[in-house]
Amino acid sequence: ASHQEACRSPSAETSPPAQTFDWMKVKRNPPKTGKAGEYGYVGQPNTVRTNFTTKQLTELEKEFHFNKYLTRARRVEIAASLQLNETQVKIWFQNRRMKQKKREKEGLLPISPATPTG
Amino acid sequence: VMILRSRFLDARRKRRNFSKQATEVLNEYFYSHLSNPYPSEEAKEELAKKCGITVSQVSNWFGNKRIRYKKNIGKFQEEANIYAVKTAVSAAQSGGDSPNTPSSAGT
DNA sequence: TTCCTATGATTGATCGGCAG
DNA sequence: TCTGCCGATCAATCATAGGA
Repeated sequence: ASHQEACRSPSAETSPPAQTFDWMKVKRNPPKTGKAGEYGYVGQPNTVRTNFTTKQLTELEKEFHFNKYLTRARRVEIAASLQLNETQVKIWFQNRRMKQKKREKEGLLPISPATPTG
Repeated sequence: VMILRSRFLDARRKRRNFSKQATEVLNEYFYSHLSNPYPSEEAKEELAKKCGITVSQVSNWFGNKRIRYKKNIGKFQEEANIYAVKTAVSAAQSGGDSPNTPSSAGT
């Protein structure tokens, strides 16, 4: 504990940092990935992001290759099949599409792996 | 099998730190826009070119920087002061470009 | 080599805006 | 009004790089 950084800067005008702007206060609401439904809704959802299993990811990717967009019906099937919420499946496809887009965009340039010492 | 961390061997397994100069450029932008360190797509492209990295890498850098900065502001005070002085000197000498005007970057 | 911190990349999920 | 998608971002974590 304790992290009181003393403001050892006598010159007030030359110390712009240390300020707290709005973006520093931004707080995301905790994921509502609660697996409610089992045998009773648990008021405390997983405050942590779900760790998809290899099996789930494999199935999702397989489906993704089949079609980038899911219909409501298909979504329900997959969710049930993989034991995920419809929202999770929906979001996964959402992110997958964005990922695909990004990869294609970058794939156009022969980018170097890195730039050692400039 | 227990910890399937393998994750199909992601790209992150092989990573190189950015050059000292690239980090310098990124930090200069970050601290000179500390009130709103969210470069526009255009600004990202420019930074990417200057740093010799991709736009995605620029985005990653800012994403990581923002999160890590706000999670421990104290740890970055020294760094913040260093760059604050830099921009201050730069502004004093040039007196032209204002380091605090990310807006109006549109076409 | 080992331990610890710094840092780039990945990704499930959230936020705001737009369209149907 | 409500739902899905996009684009950007958050936040936690992974795996490596670098230093003592």
